[in-house]
Amino acid sequence: MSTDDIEGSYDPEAVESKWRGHWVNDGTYEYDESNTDPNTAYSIDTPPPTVSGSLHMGHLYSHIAQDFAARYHRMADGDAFFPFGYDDNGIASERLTERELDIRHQDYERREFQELCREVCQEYEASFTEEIQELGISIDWSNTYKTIEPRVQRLSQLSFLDLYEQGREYKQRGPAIWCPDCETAISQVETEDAERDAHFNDITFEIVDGPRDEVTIATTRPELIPACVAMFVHPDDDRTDDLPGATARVPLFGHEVQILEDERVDMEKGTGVVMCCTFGDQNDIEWYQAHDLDLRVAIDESGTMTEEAGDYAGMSTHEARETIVEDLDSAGHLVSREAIVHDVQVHERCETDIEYRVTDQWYVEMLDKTDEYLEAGREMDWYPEKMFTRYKHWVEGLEWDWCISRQRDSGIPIPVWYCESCDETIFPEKADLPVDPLSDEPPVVECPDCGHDSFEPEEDVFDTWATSSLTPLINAGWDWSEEDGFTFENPELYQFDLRPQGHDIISFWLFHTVVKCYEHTGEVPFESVLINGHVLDRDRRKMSKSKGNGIDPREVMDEYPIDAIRYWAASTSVGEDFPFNENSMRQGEKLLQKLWNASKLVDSLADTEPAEPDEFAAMDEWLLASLDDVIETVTAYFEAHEYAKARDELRAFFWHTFCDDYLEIAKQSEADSTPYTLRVAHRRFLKLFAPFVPHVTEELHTTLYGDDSVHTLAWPEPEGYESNRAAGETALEVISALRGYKTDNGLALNATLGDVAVYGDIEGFEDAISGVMHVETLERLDEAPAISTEVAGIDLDYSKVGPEFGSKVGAIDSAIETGEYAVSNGQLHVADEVLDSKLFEVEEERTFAGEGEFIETENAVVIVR
RNA sequence: GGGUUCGUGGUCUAGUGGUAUGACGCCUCCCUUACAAGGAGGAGAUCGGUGGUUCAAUUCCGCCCGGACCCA
Repeated sequence: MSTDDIEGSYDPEAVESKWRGHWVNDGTYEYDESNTDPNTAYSIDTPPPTVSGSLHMGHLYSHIAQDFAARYHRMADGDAFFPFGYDDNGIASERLTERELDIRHQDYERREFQELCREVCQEYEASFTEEIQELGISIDWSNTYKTIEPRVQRLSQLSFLDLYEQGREYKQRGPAIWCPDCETAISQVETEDAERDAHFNDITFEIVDGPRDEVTIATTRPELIPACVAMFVHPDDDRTDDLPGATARVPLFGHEVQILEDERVDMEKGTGVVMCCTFGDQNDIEWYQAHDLDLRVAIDESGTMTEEAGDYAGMSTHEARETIVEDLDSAGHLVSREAIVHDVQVHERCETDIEYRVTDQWYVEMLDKTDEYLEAGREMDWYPEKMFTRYKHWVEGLEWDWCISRQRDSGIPIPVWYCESCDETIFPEKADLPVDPLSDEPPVVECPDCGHDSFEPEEDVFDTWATSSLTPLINAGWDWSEEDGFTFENPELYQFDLRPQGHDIISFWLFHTVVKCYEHTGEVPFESVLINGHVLDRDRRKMSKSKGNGIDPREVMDEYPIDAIRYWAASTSVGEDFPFNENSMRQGEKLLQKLWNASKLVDSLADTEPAEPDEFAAMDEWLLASLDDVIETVTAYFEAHEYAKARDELRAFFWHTFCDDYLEIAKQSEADSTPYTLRVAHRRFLKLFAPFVPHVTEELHTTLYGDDSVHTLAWPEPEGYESNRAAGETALEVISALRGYKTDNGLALNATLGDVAVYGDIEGFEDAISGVMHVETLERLDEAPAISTEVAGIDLDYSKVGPEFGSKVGAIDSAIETGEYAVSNGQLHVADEVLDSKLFEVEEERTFAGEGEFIETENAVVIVR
């Protein structure tokens, strides 16, 4: 056992950089793979960060929050499984690669581009890893994965086959949301709103053989006119009741379209006549399906006008929009043009306006089982509980099945081939996974359906979420074999005890994970969900690139000790957004110094391993008993993920009770039990603080108490110390009163007081009081000292008076206010009412006529002579 | 536009049907041999606004204002 001294002041930079390396190299946080007991293995399914850039404040905060849970449970439960992954197979990392290398994926062969993605991601992953390690996150670095690695590819493809075999997947040709820049289908959750400058164009269509010569429509997207396949009016609209059945001619393009009725037309807006194009918006899709309309595709996969657009073919949608408007104007079809600002749907990764295209895509069926998925969500414990509402609303509002195919390069291949003759879908053998249909041969030489012998490989890859929704299966080692079917390598981990998740992505990441794992295992993957809020800027504003109010974690990490940043990260109540707050970090910094200095004092006052005394001095036992209470409270807070409360409770007791009160007493104590108490309390404090400030506690613990990491020791439990707590509290009140006396009288706190008398229950604590306050003689009074008391006021117990006297309380109050009351025989006579003694307390003002200064505390009277 | 949620001293925050917690900052005093990045005191809040329920509302309900998130 080491008994090195600690000296000087705390140097966080040196200590933190020392330990961050140690923990990684020594495998301090490695999960014990031989563990098979789910009760002693706290398992956390960490959502792998998307590799799309550098560490931001959200990463910093959410990882620290997870780490509080991991560190506490590692100590309390015995072991923690705390893995780490990188989500690097999706559009986000492809866009990162394009941005970083200033290239376009279209210009490369698929394999070539994939290589570039791997290289770029690797650099980002390396620096990300370093920063996460720098934050002291207690990840098991021997348990890491990338969502693009072969093992995960196999697992994703297994998941695909399993869901297909269960009848939960289908391929369908239909309108899908499309990003013309990324040139892929995307799912609804990948879109967001963005403001755009645009124009409302009022355009006239000629009526062929109809009740009038022309009709006018308003559109923001004139480039879709070549894709117009019908026009609609509302059946209840008097302005347009002559139009249904008529035929209109599309200006510039000349093709004729029917005018139809549909209740989805908004009568409130515009002219009451709208055009339906394939496709301008979701309404167009519904009309296309409901009225069995033609398909006219005027925009291709890259956002370029097609042959359907005639003279405008080859133009971008933007060019076509301007040119068509000019031509409509010269042809006399443009009635008016008004500039507006409106919201459009864009792809969240590249902010490109989305289109709708009819394509073949793979879907996971979900709409038929929303009730079950809602129930699955209900089975998890939500921290905070209210966040379940978000999940609920999302599930209840689902409108689309989940499109999981993407027309991209760098994802995991969808493992199917199609018969060139009959289009039969050919699946690989599970044992052969992972496969890449583009380079691997199908498992059959001829089509089982038609006997044809050539096959077309599927070129599409999976949506990122199709893989990142499998992290519990990745972490627990899910796999398939001929003999055993689907199994887990570490079944004790599943269900996972905890899933941390940001509140903004409950609806897709968490939801998709629950759905997938539930379908594969029949079990909800998580016992509890910990939702973290967002880090806001100093003024409680959301950080955003456009506002330029982002905070660079690098700068914060360079300026403050990591432990101080972690202290700040513990300021939030679970699920709430919270602001970046440097005050809180400074407070954290002070706590580190305080821990260091207090440890220095403890070390100088006590041997490292003092013998347990037979008898305790009252104050020593009181301290340990109070610490028992604090342990109980703090543990409950940790269990409930109430980190701010745990931190504040612990800090207040350590700082004020232990340092300000107890240590001062201990300095003067001659009792044998004091060194023992100091050491027991000190070791326990280090453990209790360890989840919050792991570096300083590790440094202190290893320096003073030996080589074992404090982070793998058992969490403290109450030892059951007995103490007259009330007497201890009263003793501290007396000490506080004497301190005040010295302050008021300009005396140094270590000045000697000659003669002090105390009336109050301080039995056993006399030595502590006279020791710390340097009192020469301390006298305990059996009776209240000679004082006169006067009634100064009445303190009503409203919780009792209210229900009993109801509306008379006002009169009672004002009578007391003006002094119109009397107390006799313990009863209060006021406003013609008589109040029983239980309903009020008499505030007394005492005067002391004797010699010396008279001080009253809540439970004692102190006289200094 | 709809839903969820938050709004407490200058700043951040706890909390509750009975008059509000702590921290930072501010003011006064003290270099007491762990710590002046410390200690002892003090000032500072009509609990976003407005109606209602109640003997009593910061707390419950309605509306409004402001922020955030989700969904249109």
